[in-house]
Amino acid sequence: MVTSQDVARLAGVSQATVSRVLQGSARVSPETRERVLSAMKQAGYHPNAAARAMRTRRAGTIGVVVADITNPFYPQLLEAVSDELGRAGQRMTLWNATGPSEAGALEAIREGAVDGLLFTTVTEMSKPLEEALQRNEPVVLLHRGLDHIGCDQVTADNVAGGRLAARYLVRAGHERIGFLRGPQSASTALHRERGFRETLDELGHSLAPELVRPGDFSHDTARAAMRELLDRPQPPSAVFCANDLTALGAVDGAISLGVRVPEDVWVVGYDDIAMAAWEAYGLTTVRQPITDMARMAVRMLIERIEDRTLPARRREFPAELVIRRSTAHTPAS
Amino acid sequence: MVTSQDVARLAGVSQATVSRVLQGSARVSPETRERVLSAMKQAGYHPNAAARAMRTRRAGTIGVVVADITNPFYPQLLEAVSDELGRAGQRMTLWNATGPSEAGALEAIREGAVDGLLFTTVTEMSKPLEEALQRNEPVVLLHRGLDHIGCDQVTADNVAGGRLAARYLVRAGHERIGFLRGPQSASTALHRERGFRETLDELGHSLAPELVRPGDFSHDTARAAMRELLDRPQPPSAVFCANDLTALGAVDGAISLGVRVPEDVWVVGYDDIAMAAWEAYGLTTVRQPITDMARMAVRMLIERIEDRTLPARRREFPAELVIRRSTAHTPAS
DNA sequence: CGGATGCATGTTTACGTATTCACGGCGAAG
DNA sequence: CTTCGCCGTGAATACGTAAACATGCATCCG
Repeated sequence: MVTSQDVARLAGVSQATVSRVLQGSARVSPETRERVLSAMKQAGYHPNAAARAMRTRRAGTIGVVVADITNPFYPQLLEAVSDELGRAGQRMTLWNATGPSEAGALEAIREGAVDGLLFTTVTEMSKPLEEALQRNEPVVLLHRGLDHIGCDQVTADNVAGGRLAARYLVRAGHERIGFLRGPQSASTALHRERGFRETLDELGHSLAPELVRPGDFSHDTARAAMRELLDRPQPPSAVFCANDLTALGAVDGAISLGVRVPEDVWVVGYDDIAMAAWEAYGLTTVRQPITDMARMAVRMLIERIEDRTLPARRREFPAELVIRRSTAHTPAS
Repeated sequence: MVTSQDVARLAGVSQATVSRVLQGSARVSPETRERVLSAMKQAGYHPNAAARAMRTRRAGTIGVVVADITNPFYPQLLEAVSDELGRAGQRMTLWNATGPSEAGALEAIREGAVDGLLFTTVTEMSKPLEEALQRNEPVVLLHRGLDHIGCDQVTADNVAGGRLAARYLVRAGHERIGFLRGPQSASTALHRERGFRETLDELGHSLAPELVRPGDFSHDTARAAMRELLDRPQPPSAVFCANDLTALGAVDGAISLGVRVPEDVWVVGYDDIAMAAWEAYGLTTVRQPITDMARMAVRMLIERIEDRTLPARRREFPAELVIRRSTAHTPAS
């Protein structure tokens, strides 16, 4: 391994001078700087990350936790996060946490392997997370949030999104409205459901319990649930789904029974992932500005890493209804 | 920060003994070990990753490079990679490299920020990659490979997969066969095309140049290309696509023109991503064992990190045709 | 003309861990 | 009873970098 010491010898200067050149800032004469730079190139020098991390107490890496990377929502989020981190010169360590195993990520921040953490899928307030916040570790919650907690959070207005969906379906004249829920541990699922239910209530079209099915944000569960709903003597004429993956599963469930979307049943999703726009689904959905949210979260995290004394901030992004073929403005049955 | 020194003081032993307990192996009396362990717990000690990395010359992290994380193929790959790395107690740093920007990853391995690299999307032999191999850095190529290069590689038999598709379409009686290509820099695209062409030639059904369209493994490009093909006076009766994402785009292109799949045109993809099995597409495709390949690649990489003198190994996994609705056995037009 | 100021650079140290070397005590073997 | 060896532990060191502190030389001002 080539060290700054080697470079120093080669350039005929001290190791400190090499370090100064590396940092760019310190005052080094132009000639010396040039000599050091060419020595670095000649020797094929690359600063050792571990030594630098030990000295600066910065890993140059931030950790990101997602719940299920095969849910297309997360790759879209990750792409934006990755871009923004790249721009900031930070590396990204990823955890694909099945269940509450954020433990690995929280361990990593304690060890100093990452400088901060971006949680996209917090559910409940776990003990390790609580401890991390008490120690004032840099943590930002993205997408899903937690109430009653002093922690940076970037979310979308999921209650408003649920309201949009409800108002849209009621105004279109639907009487029998179904709902495929998300996991009750996810704030997104809860808020969307709350907004949806509240608005239905306000408009006098409360959800019939038998048209509500539990779910876990997975395609397969949603598909099965949709088939159950459609198999009922009085199936719903429209179904709102807690996220797009659920909606895609619902559409597939309908197709599997020969039920047509939107002619026989409308389907509305949530998130507006790329696939929602694809012809095979043409999914009406509530969009949240994934990319903007991701960027904001990364910036907040980096700010917090640099200054841990900042007060906890919350940013909420607006939701927007995107109408497509799955609720084409043909008369609903 | 709590250091091993602090723990040592608390337990009334030397720092060396704490380190010995940490390593588990060294000889420490049971009583001392117990005392140290409880001191660690009491003090809330977590070993510092940077110091450990500096001392052991191991980061405990491996790097993974993908080309486009929003292509659903890669999340599936990443899920398996992540699981296997978790099992090995390694963290995963991810690069979503647009274009040939594997540079960041190769820089990271030089700096010692990662112990090894898993490339899922090499294209050509870049200068930095060549240098890394010359320095004998632990690198494994997964999914895409490179010929004439002494480097661990885990691929599927893409030539055989292309053959499977060709034989299947010809036997089904198709005369006008189209092909949506992948980027010519990807070995997977080249090999699939080679197998496909060779077998068509052997069976006397060579590809008509006007039914071949370039592509880049993206949905949008494929959709546009499919629309071009279908707009021709003599459209193809079947189209083979260089990967599943391309095939989904092709199906959507067909739908957008009111062309039915499979009644009017058959579509065959490659990879067998999860979405291929969803009802809206029901895509016939050539499966490669993504999960097995990912596991194998991770194991190979870890072995190589532990012993850089191993000879370069290549593993090739078989391909398998999966028939679904997009080529239902109804007479093709 | 002398002391002070500032700049470029060298010397030294600290970061936290793993490991080598050193040491004391105790048991076994002669 | 002596000696040798082993076992448990402590002391010391090295890993590579960044930065605080030190030094020497030139310049400037009184």
